[in-house]
This record gives sequence, structure tokens and C-alpha cells, in this order.
Amino acid sequence: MSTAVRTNPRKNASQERSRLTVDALLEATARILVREGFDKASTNRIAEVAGVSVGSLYQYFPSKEALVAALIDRHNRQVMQAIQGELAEALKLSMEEAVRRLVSIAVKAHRIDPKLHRALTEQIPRVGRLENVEFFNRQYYALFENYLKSRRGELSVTDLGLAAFVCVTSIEALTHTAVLHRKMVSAEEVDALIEQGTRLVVGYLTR
Amino acid sequence: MSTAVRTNPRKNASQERSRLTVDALLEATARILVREGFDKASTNRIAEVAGVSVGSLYQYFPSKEALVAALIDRHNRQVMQAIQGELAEALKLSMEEAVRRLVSIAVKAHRIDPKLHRALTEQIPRVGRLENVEFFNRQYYALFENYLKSRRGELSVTDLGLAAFVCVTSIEALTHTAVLHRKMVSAEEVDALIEQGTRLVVGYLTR
DNA sequence: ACAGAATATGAGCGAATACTCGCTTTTCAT
DNA sequence: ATGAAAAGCGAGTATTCGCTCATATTCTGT
Repeated sequence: MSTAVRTNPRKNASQERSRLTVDALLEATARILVREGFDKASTNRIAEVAGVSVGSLYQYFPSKEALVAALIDRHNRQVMQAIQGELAEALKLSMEEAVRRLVSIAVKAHRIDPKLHRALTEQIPRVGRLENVEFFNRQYYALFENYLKSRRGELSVTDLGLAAFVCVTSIEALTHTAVLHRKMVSAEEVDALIEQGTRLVVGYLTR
Repeated sequence: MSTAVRTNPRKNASQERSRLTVDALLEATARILVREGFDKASTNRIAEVAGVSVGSLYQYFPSKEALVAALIDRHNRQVMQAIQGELAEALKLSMEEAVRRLVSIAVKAHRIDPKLHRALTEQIPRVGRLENVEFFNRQYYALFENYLKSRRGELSVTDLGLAAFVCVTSIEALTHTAVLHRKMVSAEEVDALIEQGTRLVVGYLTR
């Protein structure tokens, strides 16, 4: 007996009206998650806030899990879209400048709807399909490891896989905690954070 | 004539039998969390696995939330107990050795029932009383900042509060991710992790 | 042995939840 | 204009959950 939950959209919205419905549902989900918390986000409530009926919700999302997963995907896509250009650009730079840019980009990424990001990472139980909230981070490890390979000569570390893990994990944690918990907002604070993050990683890589 | 209404279930277990009941309940909660996940951890199921009735559960825990909170407390206490001696000891050492010891201690802490730790941090929605799962981490920031103050002369950083934040956050993220997601278990892997963590932090502090 | 306190029991309650289905309304190609 | 497909509706269903309470059992001091 498989109790696996369907997570793929039940139907593709082909008309304009239905696209609006899907948008409204995702927006309502985000809104409720941020303002009222995950346990208030029942499917009935989401539909109500979206100004749509529960039935319509289930026309496009086969389960509540699928709805939340879609919201996560959308958020990840927004983040990726905002940084992917800069990311490629940054990796062409010299070590110190590249790292500084990477830290800046990480900060920028975390400042895209930080309240939603926090709700997504802290309130949603990572079970089932939602287990892989941070899956898309894997790409960063590989990307950064490749960069390290291309700069092997300048490095004082040997295991580049491990080094990439150390750097990416540290930067992610630093920016995540700083932005979402310490609420660093002023330009000075952000600059200081970027400076420290850069020193941390560059010092580690090139001492 | 008793005008006192029983609002809160009893909490003090005065007899041996009830202590066993409480233990069984906490154990069952941990077991279910790890093996079946948070959404399977209903109070009825917990009581069943503990070999106890739901009624008894509510004699000692006024709510499910309180039960989970108690489990978190117990886990935190176990971790603290395992490291507090070493922690005090480590802070007497020289910079490099102190940091190395701190990283080792962090690894050790994460290896205490790591599966439970992971379930606690990833599966439980941090809402209400459970919001402050990581509250007890604050102590570490303060502790480490004090150590930095005592070694101010050796440091190349000025804002010690920020430096403590950078170091503690990095070490925590590194050890947490390594132990709980990368499943580093072999002695070599752990040694490598400690070495890299130490280099990262020492390089940052004393370059 | 006895009483009263402490502890344990579990059927069952009300509320909430995820989800369905029979039906209506809107859209659109012809 | 028309019919079929797409989209929308929401009362209702089945289930689960957290929790209570009337009652039963065990413990402890005397």
C-alpha cells in the first residue's frame, strides 16, 4: 500500500482566468504562512483568502503538500533569477573579489522576501516532498568547487570538495542568520557582514 | 468545599512509578519522531508506544506542545551536560588550541543522538513555545565573545560581538550540516572537518 | 487493615482538516 | 448562436486530532 501523495499539478492552466487563480492561491499561501503561521494555513483558509473555492484549489494542486511545494519552487526560482547573472559574472573575478561578490549575492538572495523565506525554512515540517527544501543548494557546492579547481594554484587547501563545503555552508549560514534573525538592514551592517564573510573565506582559502 | 478547578494537569511526579511513565512518554516521543516523523506523533500514538494511556500523558504534560518542549529540553540538557566541562576547559587554552577544541566539542555535541537532533530541528514547526529551539545557543555567543575579549591583543578583528557571531554561526553550521546531512562518521572525516573548521576560524581571527 | 492520595485508564467529545463530487458558470472555437 | 470544454463552486464526507472525565487501580503512611 503506497500512501504517496501526488505533488504534480493536476491540471495545466490554459486560460488566463485560471492562471490568475493559481497566482492568487500561491499568494494567499505565502501571505498566510508569513502572517499567521503554517498551522493556520489550511486548504479551506487558503482558498478563502485567495477568494477562490476549495474545489478550485484542488483543480490545480492535488494536495496541500503540492501547493506548498509549488510556493517553494516559485520562491527559489525568483531567487535564482535574481542572482544567476551576477553569479556567473562573479566567478570570473580574482579570488578576493569573487568571494566578496559571492557573499554580497548571498545577502541579496536572502533579502528577497525574507519573511517568506524564514517561514519556509522554520515553520514547514520537512517531510515527504518537502524534505528537499535546500536541495537546490547542491548546485552551489558544485559551482564553487569548479571555481576552486580553476584557481587551484592560489589555494592552500587540497581537498577542494571539502573546501567548497566549508565555504558555501559558512556563507549560507552567516547570511541566513544575519538577515533572518539579526535583521541586519542598515547599509553599514550589511557592509560589515560582507567584509567579515569575505575575510573568513579568503583567509581560509589562501592563508 | 473545593472551589479550585483543576486547570493544569499535575506535573510533579512524586512516586517512582510516575517517573517511569514520564520517561516512557519522552522516550516514545523521541522514537516516533525519529522513526515515523512528526506528523505521525499524535498524542494517542505516543501514549500507545509508551505503553501508557492518553489520560496519563495529560497528567504530566498539559499539551502536546509541552511534551515536545520537554523532550527538547531533555536533549539540550544532555548535550550541555556532555560538553560543559570541556567547554570551560577549552577556553583556558591558547587561541589555536582553544578553537580546535571548540570545534571538536561542537562535533561531539552534534553526535549525541543526531537523528533526534535532526528531527527536532527539521520536522518540528517552530511555532509558539517551540519557537526558541535554538535559544540556548545565545549562551555560546556571549561565552565566546568573552573569550575573544580576553585575547584581544592577538586578534586582527575589532568588533568582537560581530566576530563572535561569525565564528559561532560558522562552526555551528559546519558541524550541524556535516554530521546530520553528510553523515560524517569515520575518524578521518571527522578529523578533517575539525582541521578545516579550526583553520577557518583561526585564520579569520588572527590573520 | 484502612483511608486517602496518587496514578492510570480509555471511550468518547468537539473541532478541525484534507479532500471529493455533483453541479453551475464562463470561455471559446466554429 | 451553440455546444463542448474549461474553470469554478461549496456543502458535505471521512478521518484524525488533541484533549477530558468518570472511573478504576495502586501506593503510602498510620
